[in-house]
Amino acid sequence: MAGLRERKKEQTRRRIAEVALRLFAERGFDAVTINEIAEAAEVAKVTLFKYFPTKESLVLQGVGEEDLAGIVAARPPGQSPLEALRAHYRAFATEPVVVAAVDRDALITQMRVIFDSPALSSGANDLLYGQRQALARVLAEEHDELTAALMAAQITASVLTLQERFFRHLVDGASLEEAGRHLVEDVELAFDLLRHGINH
Amino acid sequence: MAGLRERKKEQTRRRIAEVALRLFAERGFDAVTINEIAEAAEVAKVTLFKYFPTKESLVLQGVGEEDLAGIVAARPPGQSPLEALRAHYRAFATEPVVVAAVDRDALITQMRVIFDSPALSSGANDLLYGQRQALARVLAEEHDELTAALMAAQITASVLTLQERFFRHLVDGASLEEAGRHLVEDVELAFDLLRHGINH
DNA sequence: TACAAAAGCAAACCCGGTTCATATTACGTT
DNA sequence: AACGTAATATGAACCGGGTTTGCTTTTGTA
Repeated sequence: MAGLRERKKEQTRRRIAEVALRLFAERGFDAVTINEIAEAAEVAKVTLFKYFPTKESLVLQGVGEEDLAGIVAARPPGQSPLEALRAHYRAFATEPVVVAAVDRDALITQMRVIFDSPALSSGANDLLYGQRQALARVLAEEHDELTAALMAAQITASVLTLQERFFRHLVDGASLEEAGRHLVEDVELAFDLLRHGINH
Repeated sequence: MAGLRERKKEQTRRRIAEVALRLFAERGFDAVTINEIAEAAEVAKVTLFKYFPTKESLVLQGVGEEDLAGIVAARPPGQSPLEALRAHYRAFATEPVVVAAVDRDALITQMRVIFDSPALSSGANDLLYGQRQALARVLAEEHDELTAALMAAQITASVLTLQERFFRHLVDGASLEEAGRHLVEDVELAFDLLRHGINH
């Protein structure tokens, strides 16, 4: 049951995030102060920090939450880790369910804000760091440690590159459909490169 | 000619860095305050920040200064980018000239401090970000943009993994020679993987 | 109705980093 | 050797992100 308490909390949380995103989009991440956001969202500063641990998290929440290690761990028997990941991104590219459900403008605004701020880009980068280690741990079950670490590093780096290109298309004005079509091709290229190596 | 002015500057700079590294090693990066460092190094806070732009830079200076893009751009004709980079790291691993010149204990302490602090690890990570883009730009001369970006991402991620393992060996107590021997093998494995891909 | 838990809040505080106006120091010139 | 200038050093005040503390309000429950 969704009690009044929980509804209100969710509501407050969303209000803060929306206000923050709007202000960031208007004036840039660095030029907006936490106090301004709190004031505009009509909460105390300390309350804001109870919902969002850092200024960055106001924008980065929900970004890079994919569980690469989980995808590999849950793959059907007989499928290689790389095939499992390729299948996952293929599916994501051709049928971006999650994306379509969210407000498109908000998503694009979010991407633009992230791209425009080095602090946020770097923060988004960090989020993949944990994924990489988790993925390396899963891959270490069937490879030696160094190979697993290298594979994980290459895979996460490639995924990050794909994300960046997808978002860049959006930021540069492409529609969600156009960006999705690009992504479909890009995924295949990326995984082919991972699979067959750099010298063809 | 090295005037008194320049000598004093260099001296102050080194004193600050040494004091900072010692305090960080003793009590951890986060637990040491900029004011403490300034006080212990007998300079004003504002002076410290004239030498080092951020707290992180007190430890990260000199880390990740390799110029991947430059190595590729300067390679002899007929050599592939990957071969050029492999040759560079092979040479570095078998004959760590730079490393041998520096105080070993200080280097190892530095690595330990970096590894023990998420903020510093993430900062070291960021330093490779610029390298990656520069490398992608160079590679884009002979590949399409996506391929160049993916190659650069995979290469820098692999290099970072190699660095991490090298440093981890040192931090775990291996001698410089032992760590170097490991590195020699690791370099070959890493570049073979890059060259031939993940599925053999 | 009473009450404990959850949520919110204002104010003071800590720390990294910057600004500013003032002092000190090294260097080239006469 | 004395002097003027530019580089460097400094203390103090300030800013913004984030935390701590102690208190009030709100909400679910008995």
